[in-house]
Amino acid sequence: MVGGGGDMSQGRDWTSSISVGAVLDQATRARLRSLTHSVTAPAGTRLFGEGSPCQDYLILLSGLVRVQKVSQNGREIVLYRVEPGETCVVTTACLMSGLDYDAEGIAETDITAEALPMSGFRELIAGSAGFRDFVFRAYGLRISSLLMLIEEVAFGRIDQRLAACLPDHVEDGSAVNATHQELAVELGTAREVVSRQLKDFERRGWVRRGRGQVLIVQPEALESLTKI
Amino acid sequence: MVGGGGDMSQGRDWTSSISVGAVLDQATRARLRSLTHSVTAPAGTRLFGEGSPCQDYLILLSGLVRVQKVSQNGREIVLYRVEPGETCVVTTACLMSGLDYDAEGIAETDITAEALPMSGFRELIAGSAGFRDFVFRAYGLRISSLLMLIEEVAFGRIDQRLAACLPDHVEDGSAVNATHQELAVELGTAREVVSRQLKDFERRGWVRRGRGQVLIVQPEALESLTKI
DNA sequence: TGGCTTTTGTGATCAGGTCACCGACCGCGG
DNA sequence: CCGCGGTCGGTGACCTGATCACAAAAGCCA
Repeated sequence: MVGGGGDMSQGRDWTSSISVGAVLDQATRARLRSLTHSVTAPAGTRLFGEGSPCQDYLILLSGLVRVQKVSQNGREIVLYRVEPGETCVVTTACLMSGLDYDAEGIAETDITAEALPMSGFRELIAGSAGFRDFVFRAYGLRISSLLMLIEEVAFGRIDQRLAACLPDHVEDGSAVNATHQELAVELGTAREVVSRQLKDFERRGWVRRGRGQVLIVQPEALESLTKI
Repeated sequence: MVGGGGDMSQGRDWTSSISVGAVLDQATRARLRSLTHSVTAPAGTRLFGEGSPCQDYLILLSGLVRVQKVSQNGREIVLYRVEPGETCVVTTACLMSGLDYDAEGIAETDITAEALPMSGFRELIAGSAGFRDFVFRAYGLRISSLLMLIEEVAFGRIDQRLAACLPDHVEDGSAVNATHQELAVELGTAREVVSRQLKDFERRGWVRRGRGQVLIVQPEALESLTKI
């Protein structure tokens, strides 16, 4: 990866590498760069959560952030993931509404991000139509994904949800490197349920199981299960 | 399906009656009035849903709108309600994200609202800090409520959820005028489940049941159930 | 190798959702 | 007043999924 153009005094121009930059004019991009400061964190870092709200509007440049909720009785569910070019809508939403909902955000990989303080956020929203579009589009996408999650949790079958989830976590070719517990958190269910479903999948020849790993043998079988 | 009338040269100033007006200066309020047109609909009207998306930013002035999702297998769940002074965030979110998620919106009472076309919405967002605050606050509150719904559906016990739901639907003193089916939709569960839970509540002396009605006898018992 | 932790397996039991069907209640026309 | 059709609620049987308790494997490291 080679950075190009822009403000070289601060390293490469990050606004050129992600979607928010594409919709902004040069002046706004420069202003955005001057208002933000870069943030990095190693994999595993807990970025926010449990009464330590994030005070900035974060734009993720590289890496992956998992946002999840832990219930009183210890069960967990992944709410969504933030990918490069995206923002963590929920934290800013909570900031702006006054309520604070404590989900926790965890860096799944090493990450780099740009942090835009609330004051700068307000300035750009006021001054740039492109930035407004970016922000509203982000809100819209996130709300859509949360609604789909509600539908899945309320009405979905666990075997179909697991079958749909596995291909999303393939790492090289056909291997899913995750423990049953981690897959359970992904779906908001219990570890035993995942173990039993996977055993059933193996019995049907759809997957093979190893410690901390699931090999997908018949991806088309998993896919067809989700279409019943 | 929906009646409405154009300019607001006569009638009282609706922007003075709800929270959005309170944060806007006089010029913006005037502009808002000139950009919107009023809309009315009788109770029971299906305002949007199933591939008939609402194209405007709707601000509800009076009445109550229920937004719900119907699953393939016929079960339903109430996502949220829009109260006077609020807006239906989801429809606009979907408009702006390009995705369309078909929830349906139903007027639970006769309603009056003001419809602001997308072009006017963009103009006000660009020009008014107060309007921006109103919009972002609305987003934030709705996202918070959706997150809480996810948590409830994923981890909540049905008896606790029903006990918490009943007091929210009291009409005069202690009567909840709703069928078991309606209560089931409220929680995203099945009618039989509600029937059995209510029977159990009655056995404990917490409620009495009648056709299409539940009388709350010991509200404090219901409330304490939610705190276990 | 032996102990330790982490991961997975499994039976028992409970909560909740699905299905089938029936009976009670309501409004309404005769 | 009766009967009739439609809505609403009750209930047993059965299935899925969650919880609990505990055991067996698999890796880790001294």
